[in-house]
Amino acid sequence: MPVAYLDTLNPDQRRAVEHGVNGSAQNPGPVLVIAGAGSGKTTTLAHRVAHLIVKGADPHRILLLTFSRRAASVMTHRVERIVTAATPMGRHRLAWSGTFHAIGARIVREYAEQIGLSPDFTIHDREDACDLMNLVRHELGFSKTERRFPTKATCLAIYSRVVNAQASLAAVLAQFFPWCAGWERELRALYAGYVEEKQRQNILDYDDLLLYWAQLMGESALAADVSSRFDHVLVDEYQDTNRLQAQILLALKPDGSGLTVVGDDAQSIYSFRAATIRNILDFPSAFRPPATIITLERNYRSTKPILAASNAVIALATERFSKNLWSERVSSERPMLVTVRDEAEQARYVVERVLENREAGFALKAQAVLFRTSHHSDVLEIELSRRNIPFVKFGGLKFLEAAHVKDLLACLRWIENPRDRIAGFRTLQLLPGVGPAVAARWLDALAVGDRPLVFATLTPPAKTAAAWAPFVDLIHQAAHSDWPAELGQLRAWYQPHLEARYEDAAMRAADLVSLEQIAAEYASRQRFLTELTLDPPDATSDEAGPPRRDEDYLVLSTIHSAKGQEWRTVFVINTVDGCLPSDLATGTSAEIEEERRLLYVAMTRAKDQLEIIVPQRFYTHKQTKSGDRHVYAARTRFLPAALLALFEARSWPGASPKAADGVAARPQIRVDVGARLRDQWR
DNA sequence: CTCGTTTATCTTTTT
DNA sequence: GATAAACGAG
Repeated sequence: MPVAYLDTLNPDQRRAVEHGVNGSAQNPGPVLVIAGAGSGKTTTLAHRVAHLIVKGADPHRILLLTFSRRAASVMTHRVERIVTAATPMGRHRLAWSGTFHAIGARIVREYAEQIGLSPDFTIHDREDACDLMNLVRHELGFSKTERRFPTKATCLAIYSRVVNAQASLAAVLAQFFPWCAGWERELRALYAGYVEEKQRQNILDYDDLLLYWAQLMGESALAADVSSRFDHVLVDEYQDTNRLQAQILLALKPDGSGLTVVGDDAQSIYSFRAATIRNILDFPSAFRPPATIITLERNYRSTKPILAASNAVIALATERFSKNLWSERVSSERPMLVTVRDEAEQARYVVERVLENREAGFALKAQAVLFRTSHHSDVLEIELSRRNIPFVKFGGLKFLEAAHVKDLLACLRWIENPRDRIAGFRTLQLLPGVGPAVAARWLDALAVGDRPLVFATLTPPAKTAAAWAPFVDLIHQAAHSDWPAELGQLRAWYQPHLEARYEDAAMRAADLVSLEQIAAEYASRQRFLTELTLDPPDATSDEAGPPRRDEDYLVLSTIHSAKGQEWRTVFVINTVDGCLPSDLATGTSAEIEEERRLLYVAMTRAKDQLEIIVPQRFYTHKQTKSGDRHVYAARTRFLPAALLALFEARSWPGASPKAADGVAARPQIRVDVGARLRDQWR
């Protein structure tokens, strides 16, 4: 009996989908799918999951691990659509689909008691983890050392890498943080204190979600129990997983049966999070017999000229799985290499082109502007606002990082988990007249006694008196209120404090209203806090507010956040040395290679039009309005002269026309723009 | 001890 | 140019 949904696939995709599933017999060995950019990776994975279900697999016994929450929901919906079309009778909702971290949170909570955790633990995001690290750093006296001790953020970064890469502290220091190598002993003490403190406070950080899961899988009885719940385990974006994640995966399916991993080594861009392409390279040989490898090379997304340029960029990489994408999408349009005078011209150029495209019938949503770091779009954002062009920005500052949102969430977390000292510390200091010292004293008292009883014994300072009673009422009531009514009470209580603390209280209050709307979608406070920490909403509403779903808007995104997406037209801005590669990432050749892959990822997002923009000069900030201090930038080193034939050169008014071919027109010097931009503050 | 002011520091990417 | 440590007034 022919199965119609398989007919839409090409032969390679079909092999990947049908691997190990013949008739109703399902005992597939491990399979690695190397899926090039635009090769229908999502389609293939979704079809494989759907095919398994259609052929009798239980959707509650399938584990689908994705890189982001968004990818998980896209995948879930597609699987459902395919299955429903094929077998209209039943509903086939995937029960276990999400990121490693989200699934980890679920499993660890479920098995909490067996591994000595209380199941109502709260989860710290990176900033909370930083705060706690800072606290321990102070307690151990490391904030007052003669030579300056690494900052809290550095301390956390080192810790995180040690955990995620499963490497020794010494090795991590030597390889990635050589300037901190002299502090090994102190750091070890710091981390010991940090871990102890987390446990005392019933807190898990991001890394713990993986670490505890891995530990759980290290106990054979528990591991067997967890593993037995899943017949099939599928992992997306495997090139961006780290050693700890690979360890969990192998513990779930030691013999590889039912295991599918999908990825593309050429798109590995998360090594700063300890991701290693060794995972994908070593995957086949981890099993006896080795895993089957299926490569998807046909690209459905981009036109031939765009693909030719992208392939040329990645061909210069020093090491890679060789794989050549091909496309049948003919086009006479080569990608554009546009030279503009400076960032302001770049913004004007992009706006102009975006509007031209819209006139020609491309929706704004079909176009995207991509960049290496979040602030690269600053100038463009101003120009877009000025011209009234709606846009949404992905990446960069998150909703949860805004102080007022953190205030409210800290209250909630403290109610949820009274032992969470970071949450309590922040909450108490919302009261006027309460600073770090009083807050710390009270938290010490609260740590040893029953909360309501201790509250009764506390004597607030004179300045706090007026605010005290409502606060105590709030804390007591909230614990017994229904969700999400509780958040409403909390917001009402917070309102006067918000007005006292911030000039722009009205705008911030609007954020909190939307927070409450989001909260209404969740069944409980615990679910809300967990999901929000693991999947923060993208934008703050401080610009025109997030456009409504039916509205048209231009997409601005960091290249990292653009992963897995595609647009008809893609503009890559600030494609100069110092921006891409980022001057912060030119330390080792491995870092430079990753920057090269970033450009490759950006370019391969484009379907029909690709424009690479190179501003020639960068003005330094902090000078008089008529000032003309600027530095020259060179086209990114990833587009050497030999590749220029693959592009159509263009210069926008103001750029010297000769400079269009870059190197030839200008002196052969390479300027470290980033370093200069930093120097201006010295 | 809090809270406003001054001074120093470091700027990536994200679950 | 934003933010955290350091400082100083009340």
